[in-house]
Amino acid sequence: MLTTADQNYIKAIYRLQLGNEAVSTSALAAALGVTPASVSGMLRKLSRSNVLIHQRYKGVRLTARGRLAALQVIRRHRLIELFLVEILGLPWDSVHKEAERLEHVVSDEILERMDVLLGHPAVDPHGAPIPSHNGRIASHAGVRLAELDAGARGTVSEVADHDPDLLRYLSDIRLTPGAEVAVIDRLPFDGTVVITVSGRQQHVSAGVASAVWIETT
Amino acid sequence: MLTTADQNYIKAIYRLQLGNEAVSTSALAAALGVTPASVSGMLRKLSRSNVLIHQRYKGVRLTARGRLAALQVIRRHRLIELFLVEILGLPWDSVHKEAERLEHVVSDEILERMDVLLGHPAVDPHGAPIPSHNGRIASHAGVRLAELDAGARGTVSEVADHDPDLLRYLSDIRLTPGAEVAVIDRLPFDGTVVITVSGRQQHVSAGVASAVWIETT
DNA sequence: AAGAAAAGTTAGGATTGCCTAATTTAGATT
DNA sequence: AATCTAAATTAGGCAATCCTAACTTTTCTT
Repeated sequence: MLTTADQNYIKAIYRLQLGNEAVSTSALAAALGVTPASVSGMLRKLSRSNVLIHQRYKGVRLTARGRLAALQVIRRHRLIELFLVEILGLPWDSVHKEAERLEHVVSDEILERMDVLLGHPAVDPHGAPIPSHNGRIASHAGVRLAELDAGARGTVSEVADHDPDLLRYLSDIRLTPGAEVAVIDRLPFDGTVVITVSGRQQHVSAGVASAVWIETT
Repeated sequence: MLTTADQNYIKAIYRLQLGNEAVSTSALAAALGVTPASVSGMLRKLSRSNVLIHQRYKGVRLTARGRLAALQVIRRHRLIELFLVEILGLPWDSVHKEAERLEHVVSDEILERMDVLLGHPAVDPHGAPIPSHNGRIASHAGVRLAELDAGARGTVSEVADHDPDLLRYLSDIRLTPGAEVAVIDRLPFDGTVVITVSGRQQHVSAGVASAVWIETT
């Protein structure tokens, strides 16, 4: 069985691996908040359970089994987040941290009930797609707001979920999944994007704009 | 902070201590499914955090702090059980085990939402009282069905929660919290109790009858 | 291509919570 | 009071997961 630590390593590798390049020890260490030495040790252990392949000094890659395990943890995480927002009414900026703990402890039976109660939802509160039971996941077709030029318009499809302050700010300015956005201008020197969202004009810093994905229309 | 193991030890001591006598190392070991040697070690550690007082060779007692901690864990456990039954629709015989894991991981915020959503309930699905936030708990006035004589009548107030098979059986025969029961007879040789519950006459073994508490009317 | 810098690994330790085996203490028996 | 037994404790280990410090390999610079 995979421990909580195992699941967190696999999930982090999955996220860093998008595109199938090998993930470096230091990138993984940074993502998990541990030292590279700890990562080296865990990778040796995890490669024994066939969820990943580690080539010394060359990085890690998940196996098919590891990828499935990662997607199952992500499914749990996202269903739990949505459940906490929709059923328990928790604020969307706090559910990421909660789900981070619960995802390792909720049984399949509970997860299944949540899925049914929520009507087999496709996305979590931040717009991220929820993988299916067997590891299928919709590839989202969005572009970062930071990369759009003046004149572009579209719908917010997803926002970065980790930073509560950022999420509260995004709610404040109505820049949440589903919102219609039009790009008025992009300031060349610092990347600030000027947009219209729900009838109001806003200036959005480059940092914020790169945490918001838009599906252009 | 108290770890999961800490919480389980404190909860077990609380349960074994009802009446305030000291709890023996071996009783605790049996309740927790570990060896007495492990208990000795943990007690030394726990006494350092002022939740209990351990007198070597004489047993343990919770301090006021320990008692509060125990009641808070029990509150979590029972609220979670009820939530799983009422909101997620899990069968009442499976929620004990689930709550046993979740009680250590659910945040105070989530617990508070569950409490509100359930309307500040007084008892869990097995009829056990839910302690308040600050450790107050209703003392239940029930008597074991096994101790009642012919002619007694009353309402099921609580049933033992740990054995799923027993719980399924109790549902089958409608002997669940709230049910009206009349004792027809008690067989002297093996303690079998003959009762009427929801219009039907049933024979209930002594073992089962001592897992059911009745509030006589 | 040599040497320096960066990245990665190994070695050795700490902590938590469990185990078995050996020893000590408390309490009962004679 | 001496002895026996049952209960409890200590000693010494193990597995997981983290750490720091030392060492090795790779990569970059010149």
